Formats: sequence, C-alpha cells, structure tokens
Amino acid sequence: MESFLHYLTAKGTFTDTELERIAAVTVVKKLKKRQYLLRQGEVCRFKAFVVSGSLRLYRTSDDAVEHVMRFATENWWLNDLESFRSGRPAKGAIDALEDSTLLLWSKENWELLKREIPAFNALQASLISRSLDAQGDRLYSTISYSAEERYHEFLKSFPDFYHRVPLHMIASYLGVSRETLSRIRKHATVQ
Amino acid sequence: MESFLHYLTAKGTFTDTELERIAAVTVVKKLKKRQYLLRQGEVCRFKAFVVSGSLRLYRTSDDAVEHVMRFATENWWLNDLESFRSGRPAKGAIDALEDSTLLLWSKENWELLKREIPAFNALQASLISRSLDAQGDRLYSTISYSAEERYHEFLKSFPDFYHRVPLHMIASYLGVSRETLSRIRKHATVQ
DNA sequence: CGATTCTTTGAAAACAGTCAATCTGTGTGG
DNA sequence: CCACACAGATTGACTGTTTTCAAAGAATCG
Repeated sequence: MESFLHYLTAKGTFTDTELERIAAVTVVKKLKKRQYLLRQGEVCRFKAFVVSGSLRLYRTSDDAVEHVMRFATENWWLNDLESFRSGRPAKGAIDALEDSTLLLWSKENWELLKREIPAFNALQASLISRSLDAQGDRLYSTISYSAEERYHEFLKSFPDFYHRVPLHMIASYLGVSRETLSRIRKHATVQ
Repeated sequence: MESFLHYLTAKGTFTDTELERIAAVTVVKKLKKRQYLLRQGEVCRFKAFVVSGSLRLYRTSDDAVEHVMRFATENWWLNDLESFRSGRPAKGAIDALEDSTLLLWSKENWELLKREIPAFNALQASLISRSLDAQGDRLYSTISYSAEERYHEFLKSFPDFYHRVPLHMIASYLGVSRETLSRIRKHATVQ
C-alpha cells in the first residue's frame, strides 16, 4: 500500500483526502505462484495493481497453446481491459508467475474514483494511451523484426524478466517456439 | 461533413449547438492518391476523420522496408497517436491509397472540444479503448496464427480491402513478403 | 529422493524469404 | 489512339529460418 501511494504521488497530484478516499476502496490480494487471478471466459470485474511479484495475461488458442499477451511486475497495472470495459467474457486468463501481492478495485469503485478525482481520471487516461503506444511498438516489432532481434529488444526493455520469467513464456510472448528461442539464446551467448 | 454529423449522432448524444461548435472548428482536406498527410519525423498536430477514400499509416525500418501499421477508410479515425499526444516526431507516415476526403482538427481545437463537450470526450475515450482492444486482438493473431490464417481473418474483417488495397500492402500489414502472400492467395483460390 | 517443470539438442519437414524474371493492367504523354 | 513507362502481381529456383517431434539433460520443489 505504501508503495502504491508513492506511485500515485509520483504520477499525479493528489490531496491527502483523495489518497485516503482511494485507499478506502482498495482491496489487497495475495496470490501464490501459479494461482489464477482471472480465468478465460470469466468476466473481469477488477483493475489490479502489482505491488510485488509478477503475473502474465495470456490467451489459449484452439490447439491448446498458450500465448502470452503481457507480463506485469511491480508498479504495473493489469486486467483484461476488454472484458472489464464491456462486461463480456474475458479472452485472456491471468495467473501469477511468482508469489505476488496485488491491489484490486471493483469496477464500481474504479468508476467512482474516476468520477470524483480528476487526477485519478487523468492518470488512467494517460495509462491507456501509453498502453496503446507501447502495443503499437510491439506490433511493429513483431511484423518487422526477426525473432532474434525481438528477443534482444525484449531483454533491453525488460532486463529483469530474463531471471524471473521462464524462457518458454518469453518465447510465447515473442511468438516463437521455445526450441527456437533456446537456440537463439545459445547463439547470442556463444558470440 | 454530412456523413460525419450522422456518424456523431449515431455514436453519442449531441445537441445542435454542440454539433455546430464541432463543425465550426473542422477543416476539410482533400488528398490525391499517394499524397502524404504526415511524414515520418514530423510532429503530428491533427486528428483526422476519413469521409471518403482510404489511407495507410506505416513505418519504415532501417533496411528501407515499409511496414503498414493500419489502414483507414470511410468513418475511421486516423493520426499518429503517440506523436499527437507527446509532441514527439512521428514514427509513422500517413499517405493516401486513393483520392480521399478528410476532416481535420488541430490539437488545440481537439482539446477544446473534449473539454467543452462531454459526449465528445466520451466518444474519444471509447475510441481509444476500442483501438486498444482491436490492437490486442491483432497482436494475438500475429503471434498465434500462421500467415495463411491471418490473411483469411483479415479478409473476413475487412472484405472490401481486397479490392481497394494493393496486395503488397496487405502483405506488409500481415508481416509477410508479397511473394508469400501471392502464393497463399493462389492456394486459397485453387481449393 | 522422486516428481514435475523447464531447457536443450538433433534431425526432418514445413514454411517463408530472397532474387530474378516475367506478366498484367493502368495511365500518361506524344 | 498508340506506345511506353510504371506500379503491381505472379512464378520458379534457391536459401535460410522456424516448427515439429522425440529424447534427454538440468533445475526446482515438496
């Protein structure tokens, strides 16, 4: 909770009353490694903020292969945006890669905070825009770069994931098989 | 302009005064095929709405290959979002695929409309969220499906693009070479 | 320790990219 | 109106990359 309040004050201007108001409606949730926060097909009724640990959002295709859409660690937001917004069943599932501590807000409280606290509303708008930019860049790199280049870009962007996330999930995130990523990595270290 | 007012009233609730206010600050722009609306490196200072015609937003990689990020036709919005928001040089360029008619708003007027007209603000927020969802789905399909599956999905989503957009640009959008797409298409029609 | 998860490796097959040539249709200028 | 140029699409032959399948080797955890 501490760290979240630091995060908020770093990202926007909030009065103490506003911070209390926000704190009053946040719920702390702890997840063990491999526990689900959201299952595919459920409606996503929350916004989550990662205090510690790491999680992934992934989709499962018809042939039962899991495809990682995003990772999230300390100070990242995470939910199934489309399901949260529309109330439709989530296309993705969310589970924990490590034991994690999260802060959750119900959709009702989230809307309330957006309405009542201008800086909160501005923050979330800016988060959405930045997600869109980031996802645009990722899309560009998947249609433009080779698997090897994407892997190195990934490591540059998220250096600590190398240790915290299993290789086969990074492969899945990059859209290549784990065998291919294993070989790419071998190449890189030999040089 | 007519069609845009129809679009607006279909998407939200606007009073006549609001519609006039919006109309008062929109600029009509016509582009010939192959003309640029935005060049890579320029700052994108406008939002555009496509009344007729079609355009593409693309990035050029170091090896001088063009990669189509998106297409836009009638009733689509288009700009370089990141540059528009941040004021940084655009990573993408925009040009016309056909002779096109657009409506433009300067950043100042756009912000003004968002501030003054709640329904306008709501509309643009919803557009951003939907873009994010759509781009998420596209990302999923690029990391999950084969080129052939993606091509058919593309045709299902945008049937008229088949006639209006050159094949090599669809290939670029899908992240495959034009030769590969040519062969995929041949396969499909033979069956 | 035993079980599970994760990573690596090899070999074959499928797939996609490159290069070069050709073919097609469109539109422009003479 | 024709000829020519040009943009776009296709094809073949070849190369290179990635997947798949199967097996085995680490690492981690209870």
